[in-house]
Amino acid sequence: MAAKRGGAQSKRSQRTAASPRSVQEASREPPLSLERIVATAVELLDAEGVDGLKMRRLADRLGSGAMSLYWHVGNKEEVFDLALDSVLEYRAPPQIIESQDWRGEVVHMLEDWRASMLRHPWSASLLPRRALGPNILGRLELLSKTLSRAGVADADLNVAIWSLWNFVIGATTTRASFDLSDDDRAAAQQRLTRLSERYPTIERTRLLLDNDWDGAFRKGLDFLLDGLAPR
Amino acid sequence: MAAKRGGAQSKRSQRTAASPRSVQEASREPPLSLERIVATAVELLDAEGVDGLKMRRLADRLGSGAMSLYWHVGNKEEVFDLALDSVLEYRAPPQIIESQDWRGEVVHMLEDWRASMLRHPWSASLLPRRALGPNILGRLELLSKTLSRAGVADADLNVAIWSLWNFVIGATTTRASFDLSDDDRAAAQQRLTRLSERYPTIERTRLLLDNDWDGAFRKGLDFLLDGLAPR
DNA sequence: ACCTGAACACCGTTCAAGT
DNA sequence: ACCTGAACACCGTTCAAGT
Repeated sequence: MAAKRGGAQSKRSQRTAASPRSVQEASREPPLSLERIVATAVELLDAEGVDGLKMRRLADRLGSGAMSLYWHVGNKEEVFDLALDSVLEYRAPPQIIESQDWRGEVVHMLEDWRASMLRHPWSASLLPRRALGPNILGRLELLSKTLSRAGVADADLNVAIWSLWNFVIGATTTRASFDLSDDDRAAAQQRLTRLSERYPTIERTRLLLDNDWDGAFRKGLDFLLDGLAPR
Repeated sequence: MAAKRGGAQSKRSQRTAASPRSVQEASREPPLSLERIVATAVELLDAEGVDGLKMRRLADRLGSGAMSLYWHVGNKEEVFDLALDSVLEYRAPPQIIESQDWRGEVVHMLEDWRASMLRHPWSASLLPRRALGPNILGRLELLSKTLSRAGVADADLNVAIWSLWNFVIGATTTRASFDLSDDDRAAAQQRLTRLSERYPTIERTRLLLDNDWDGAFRKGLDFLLDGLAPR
């Protein structure tokens, strides 16, 4: 807002709440760019969730006017698309590439995929409504190549890929949606025990209290891989 | 709007569809109720998608003032929660209940689950952000009971349940998000073939063109079940 | 080429009332 | 108990301009 007059601005004019960036910082922002917009959108999403991403708020963080964004970006949907894909970049560990252990590679790729999404919980809730960006396609390509090299016939490849993809997406989605606030969790827990007569089995196995998400993911993935390619 | 004056109204009063509802039609609505609100919300979601559900629009369809909804419902989020769970009701075929074929039962339950969600494509995109309603819990309970009766040890039960759940949620999410408009599909297809050098494997297996979603689901589920409980 | 404020259309929800 | 319109706060985006 103030901006405009370039000179030496004093202080306190920004103050973005949860993550304050002081005026001094804001007054000397680098110029707007798509990269900066996307990176800041990810920050904002991390901090405030899907509903927290507002164009005006994003512009604030960037130290620009709200409308400036629209020169770089078509609309808000595009910001979502770009933010989602940017979070799914895959940096393959070089040494693994030539490994013979295809199963280990696959497990590593999928655990990394899941971890990337859990680092940004909003990504799971965004995925269902978004198009495939280059990073997602890149992951699918790498997964396909690995399975193909491992000897899976082309005819079975698509089923295998989709099964693994489904598993990862489902696991991430579920994990993220169970990551409730403490209040929500307490409420849900209470409601469930209150209804334990209606759901005796899942109550007995403590399905909803089982916190070993990582272990469940790993074990389930092993089962799936056993089915896909029995060793 | 008009409403109020009670007299003897003639006929034709529903007509939901794509639809304008004329004043006359609207004037003889039954009174508001939570059931009617939820059912109409589902209709609206089916017709217009997640973004099409606006409180004012919903009220229009119900022939009531926009603010009347707030007596029955806390806020819009609650409408989403209720609509989602209402679509996931499970009517178990009674004859199957005593069957010995647990694997057949599980497959049936999961295919029904998937089918229910695909009938309302918005449900997949809503799921990640919603709490578990009674119908979802009911499905989880039934699934647990079936697997438990089939001999799966309690210690393995949670992994099995989550794996199957993940698979269904992932498959549904993916399927729904690939169900693009023709324009979108054409654009995506074009972009992919243009980039075929970067994604040779998934291009070769036609991963993104494979339209046999039902078959892939069934086969993938079989693989997963093979892994979970080898026959 | 890049950025801007004013203004518009729209939407969820509060409020003070009505019956 | 149930429903209502007016009004408010907020948000995405168009537009006509600025540099």
